[in-house]
Amino acid sequence: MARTAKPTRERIVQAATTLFYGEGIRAVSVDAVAAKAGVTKRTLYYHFASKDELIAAYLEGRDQPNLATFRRWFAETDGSLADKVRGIFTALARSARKPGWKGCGFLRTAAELAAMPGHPALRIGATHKKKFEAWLAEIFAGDGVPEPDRVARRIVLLLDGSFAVVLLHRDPDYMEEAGAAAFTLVEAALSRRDRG
Amino acid sequence: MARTAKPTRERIVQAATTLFYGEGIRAVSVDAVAAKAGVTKRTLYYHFASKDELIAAYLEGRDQPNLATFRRWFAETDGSLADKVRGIFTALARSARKPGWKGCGFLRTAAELAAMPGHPALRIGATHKKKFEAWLAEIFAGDGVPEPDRVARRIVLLLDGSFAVVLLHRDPDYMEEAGAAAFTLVEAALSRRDRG
DNA sequence: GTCTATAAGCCGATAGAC
DNA sequence: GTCTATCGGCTTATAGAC
Repeated sequence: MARTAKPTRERIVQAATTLFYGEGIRAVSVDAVAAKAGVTKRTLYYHFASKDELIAAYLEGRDQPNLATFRRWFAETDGSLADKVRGIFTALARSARKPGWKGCGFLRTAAELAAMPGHPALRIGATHKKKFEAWLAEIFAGDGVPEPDRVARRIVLLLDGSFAVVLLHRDPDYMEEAGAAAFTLVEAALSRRDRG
Repeated sequence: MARTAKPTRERIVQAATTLFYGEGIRAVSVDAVAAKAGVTKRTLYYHFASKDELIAAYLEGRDQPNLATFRRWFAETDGSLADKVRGIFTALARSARKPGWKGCGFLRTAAELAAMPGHPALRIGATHKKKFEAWLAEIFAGDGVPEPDRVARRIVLLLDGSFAVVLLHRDPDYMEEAGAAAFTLVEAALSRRDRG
């Protein structure tokens, strides 16, 4: 078993991810993370200087997997560019209907740490969202969409809006509506491209 | 002085509002609320059975004032219907540039209490947002906008999206972009009305 | 690098006096 | 209805052993 066991640090981050996302950052103690990871607090504090560093590591660990999921949802949807963008929202709505869903970890962390603007975890979250926005803008630019940055930014607003609203109402239909709005937005931009 | 002093309960809610919005719900202790209100904890627990009830009272107290602010921003903007809707976003961006701004208290509470779906404060928050959506839909219906409910819902997604995104990036320009998207959305709906 | 043990203080909530 | 005083438990973080 020890042969396949993950490094201690990784196990701690994994435990933090489950607990912080599931219960909230301030609701989860360092004790609880250490217990779930199967290590003592002394070991946890050997790998992380503070709880704040642990929070940052939690979000850092979600950066690439989350981006990969969005890219996959886009790639796996057939049809036009507008269809593929809407596909992201449809897949997100499907995931939001699953029991454990509790919104976007990056946005929820920003909400919890709103009083700590310089917190390392917030910088990681902001960078993550910027990467997503830039990825969308690149796709739009590659397809000759006019004002690709503005279109990408509007998609982001609809996406993060649906995260926030669905977390409050627990009604993923809002994501379908956001997807429909995103579809219209991309279609309109493409028709501007083709007209002139 | 005692002549003009507010009732104790009101002073407690006011202190809770300042602290919960400013620091976050879990970051603020009942002790801190009692101290800011100038009462003892025993008195606070005479008026509220638990911290959860106090959180609910905080959001309940923001319901009408917040709705009134949005209505005022809409009413005070000159121009077409689309202009007036965009005016809401412009005013929100202006408020987001002020130092104490920390996003939407309802959405931040939903993010903090995501693991407690039945919490009374979340029901109050959901009702508040539904009222705002219904208010918009009524205006659109009154102006003969086609599918007023869907248009209202898309405006809500853009508005709450801008709350979430601006809290993370601390860049109110996202609100201006959301306002521009909302403007386009309303204009397009009106042109559908006038064509057919 | 991981363990046991504990510091020093804050948490929500309550008891009893008046 | 408001006060003083305090409960038992939980908080982040650290000390010293190996």
